[in-house]
Amino acid sequence: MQDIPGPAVYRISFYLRQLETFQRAEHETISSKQLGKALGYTDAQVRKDLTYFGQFGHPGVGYRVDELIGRLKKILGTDRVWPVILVGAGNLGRALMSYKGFLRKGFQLSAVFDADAAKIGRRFGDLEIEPMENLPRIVGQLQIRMAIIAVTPEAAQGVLDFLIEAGIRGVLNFSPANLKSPSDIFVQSVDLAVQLEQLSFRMSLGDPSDALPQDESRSVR
Amino acid sequence: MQDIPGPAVYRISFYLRQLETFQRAEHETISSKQLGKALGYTDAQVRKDLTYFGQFGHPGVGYRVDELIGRLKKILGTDRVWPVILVGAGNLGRALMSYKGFLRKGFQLSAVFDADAAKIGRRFGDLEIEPMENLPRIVGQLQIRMAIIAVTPEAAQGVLDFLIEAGIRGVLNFSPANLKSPSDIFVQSVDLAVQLEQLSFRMSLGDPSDALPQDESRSVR
DNA sequence: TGGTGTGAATCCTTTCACAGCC
DNA sequence: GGCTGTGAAAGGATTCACACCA
Repeated sequence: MQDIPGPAVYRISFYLRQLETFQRAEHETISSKQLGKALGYTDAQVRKDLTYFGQFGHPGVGYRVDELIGRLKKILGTDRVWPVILVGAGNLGRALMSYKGFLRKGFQLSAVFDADAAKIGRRFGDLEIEPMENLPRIVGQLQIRMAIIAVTPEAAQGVLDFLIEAGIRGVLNFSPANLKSPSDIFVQSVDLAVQLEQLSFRMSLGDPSDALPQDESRSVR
Repeated sequence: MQDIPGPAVYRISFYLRQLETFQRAEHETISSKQLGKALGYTDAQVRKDLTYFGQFGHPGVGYRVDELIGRLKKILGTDRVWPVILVGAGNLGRALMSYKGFLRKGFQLSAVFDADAAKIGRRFGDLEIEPMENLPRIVGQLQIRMAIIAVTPEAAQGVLDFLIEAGIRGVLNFSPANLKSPSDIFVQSVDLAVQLEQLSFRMSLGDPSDALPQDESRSVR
């Protein structure tokens, strides 16, 4: 078990999400064809992806929804709760703090840090913003391994280094910077501008004139 | 010109970002090797990616930074400003509203909508939240083609359909839902939970016991 | 009949290696 | 010598097609 395509791991998350939808609709079993169709994949893709991790299906029947959900959570490591810290309590950080979907998915926001003295002690929900100095102690005491970075791109690399030093091993990074880290540290980055650029690229292919108000009348009422 | 690998288009965004960094550092030219190294790609990868779109380099010299930035922006369609609307003024939506990086990257937030009557008229920066009824008119008048969705997963599909009906052709979706749309509509999705799951997966591979506070003493001071 | 699991075939992406240019 | 652009080779991922099972 060690050459699973990256895209396959990524799709596992989507299978899980879709299975939970089927579960709420009280489906007992589901075929690779149904699951694939709901997500826009082929049935072969679904089966192949799943068999990278084991044999979960029942020939002639399909996959039992509850069972497969349990297996996928175990694979993704979300069958338990991961404590997570957030660094950076700016706009985005504060939005993340109040994001409710966290816990349901197996992640628990355990502490929030910011370098700005003016923000320290401010309270959001049941957490209050801590100064960076407290970070190593808290990470150590709560044995936290996962962090979310939502700071300026200039500060991001320094924060990452500091986090690693404190014992963090996986990071979800929201700042638009190319972060460097040792290979045993996992960094997953989300860059809003990159996402918008991808959209813009695809939209420009079809009709480059769509970008700015041109003529082309359409339902102005 | 029409079979460019998806991953290559994605990397173009990163080349652009890195080039802008080199530009700020006043580099005149840059080789595929330098650019690749800064981002963790091979030099061959960089050259191949770029040649999908044309010939931008100068043998023996490299790429002229200013020139290449201009070309890549044109390719991505961000050499002009795209007006964008936001639907959903919850926590995440409000964070996006105040995100300053937008305009610099070629995107301008032009209007914000929410279905919740209590939020209508509330003001953030220079925009105020509009009711959904106004959406088709505003999209039509300003000829807007791009939207960001930050609503609940339950509402997302309905909002998407409504947006398409109003003339939107590209959507950046932040709600955790598998949205269906015609093939000429571009939907780019970002799901926070999926990102965290990918991290959790990779971290679980190495050492499954890292998830919850176990023994393993580390720098608790 | 309806379904999984899987080797083989296909398709797509990345890397190699080198001709040609400054 | 240093660098790009690119066909050819290698490496990965997806799809096909079928054996096998309920």
